[in-house]
Amino acid sequence: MSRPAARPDDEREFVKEIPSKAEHFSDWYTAVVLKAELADYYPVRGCIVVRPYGYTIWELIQQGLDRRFKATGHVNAYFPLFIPQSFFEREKEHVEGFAPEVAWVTRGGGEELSEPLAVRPTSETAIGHMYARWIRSYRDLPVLINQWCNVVRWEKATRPFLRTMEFLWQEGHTAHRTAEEAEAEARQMLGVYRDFAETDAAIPVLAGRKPESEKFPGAERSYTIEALMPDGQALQSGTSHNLGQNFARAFDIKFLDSDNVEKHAYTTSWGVSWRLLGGMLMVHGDDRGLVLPPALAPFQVVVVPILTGPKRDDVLAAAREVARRVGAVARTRLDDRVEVTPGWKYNDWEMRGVPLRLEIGPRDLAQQQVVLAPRAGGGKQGVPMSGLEQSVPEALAAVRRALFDQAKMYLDAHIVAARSLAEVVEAVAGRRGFVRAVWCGAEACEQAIRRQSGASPRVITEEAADGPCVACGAQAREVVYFARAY
RNA sequence: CGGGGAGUGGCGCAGCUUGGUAGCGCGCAGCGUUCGGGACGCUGAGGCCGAGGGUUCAAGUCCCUCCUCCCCGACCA
Repeated sequence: MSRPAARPDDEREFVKEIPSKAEHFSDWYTAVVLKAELADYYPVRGCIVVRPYGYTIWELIQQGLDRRFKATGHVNAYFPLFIPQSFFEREKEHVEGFAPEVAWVTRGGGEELSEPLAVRPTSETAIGHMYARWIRSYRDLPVLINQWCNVVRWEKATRPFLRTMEFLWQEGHTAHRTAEEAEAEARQMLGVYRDFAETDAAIPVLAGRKPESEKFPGAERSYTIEALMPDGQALQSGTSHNLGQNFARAFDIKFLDSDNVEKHAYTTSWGVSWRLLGGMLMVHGDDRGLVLPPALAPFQVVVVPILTGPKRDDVLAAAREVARRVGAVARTRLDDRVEVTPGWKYNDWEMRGVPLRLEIGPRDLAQQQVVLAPRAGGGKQGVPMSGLEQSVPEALAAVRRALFDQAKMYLDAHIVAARSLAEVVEAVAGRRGFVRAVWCGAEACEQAIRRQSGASPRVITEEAADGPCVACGAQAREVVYFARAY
């Protein structure tokens, strides 16, 4: 990415406002979230207020995902925030997995409740209960429902978007006639997540199956997309679970099949939270602030008129006209404020991550051009005013491509192959990213690697395994990627 | 949850050791000059010093409790 000729004074001032991403990553993250007005703190631990600019990004994430959910046959519904304790305890692994982080309501209206209500940490149980009422026949299947909602998990350490006590997400819950259908659904949604992450968010991911120990509590198989953050840690960015018949048995989700035999349904669940937003900030941002992929940028284009000289009014009129025309092909904002200078606006919009800036001044007006300044992937260039309907979308596409390519190069460069346990330990210690290994998949081997390296197995891909297990030396069955994780 | 750090106008900080009228920079408001990478001048507004208790003639400053945030670790689909 090219940066304009910088003057030392400005650089120093800038660094004062936003810490270096490379040197103070955590501080950098917090600073950009606050300064770009994505979110703010609230006096309850672990809770954030999502401000309009941040919420608009979330809405764009919602739209991108929702469009894909609808295209794959899903519909939206809404289930309640409160879950009776008794529901919650029906699935053994589920209750054990979530017990430590569930918030309970025990009083209401001034009286002790006869049965405590869980504030949902996820809704498999509530939805399972309802599916049992709704499903009678194989003709009722599949049920393909998604809900957009909030959930609460009593986390010990929190960070804006990445781990908050209350967070927004979507959770899809489906019920199927056969195991094969459920498995296909879980895999399909993993594919949807991958497509969204890589296309709209421009984040390359490793996609695959979760090892046993990392499965969702109560799931038969869990799938995940894992992204690599600049500090070398993995971020689980979306998960999809094949729940088999576990929840159907726990909640009596049964149907009469065409052979007149009553059977338990097969269910799935899958979710993406606003954590993905946090991941996107970390992956693409730089020392100047945010860099938003065009698909998820509240403003894809900002038009900055240079209001000076005798042609001032003409420049403003031209800028308005450009903003109007570009507004037809991209989300566009005209920044015609007179109280701040153009340079201030450049820095401000760069900090907020706007992918493309158009500058129009008296010189441009004379040449019937605008200066096009992409936030990433190239330097400023003048383009003819007449062709903006083509050049702007092209420039936005180039920004997306540059962001993805840059992140992909980083990901590829930070996958270290390890052929022994010692190499796994060494690679993890270097915080270089993912450590690729082959293993036999045995629990003992996994635990050994975990203990000695401090890293967890993030994802098992479908690559063919070759050679001996890094832990025990037996014939390896799978390719697994280890990393420290968020 | 353990270790460490912090909370003082909107933001960033000083003041606390040694108690005695709350300061600086930026920002903000008005006016004027400016405007192609964070402009400048003049004038001005704005703070029960995170909360509660205690010591004292007197607390931003000393003591106790609590809350929130940050960093490292542990924990965590």
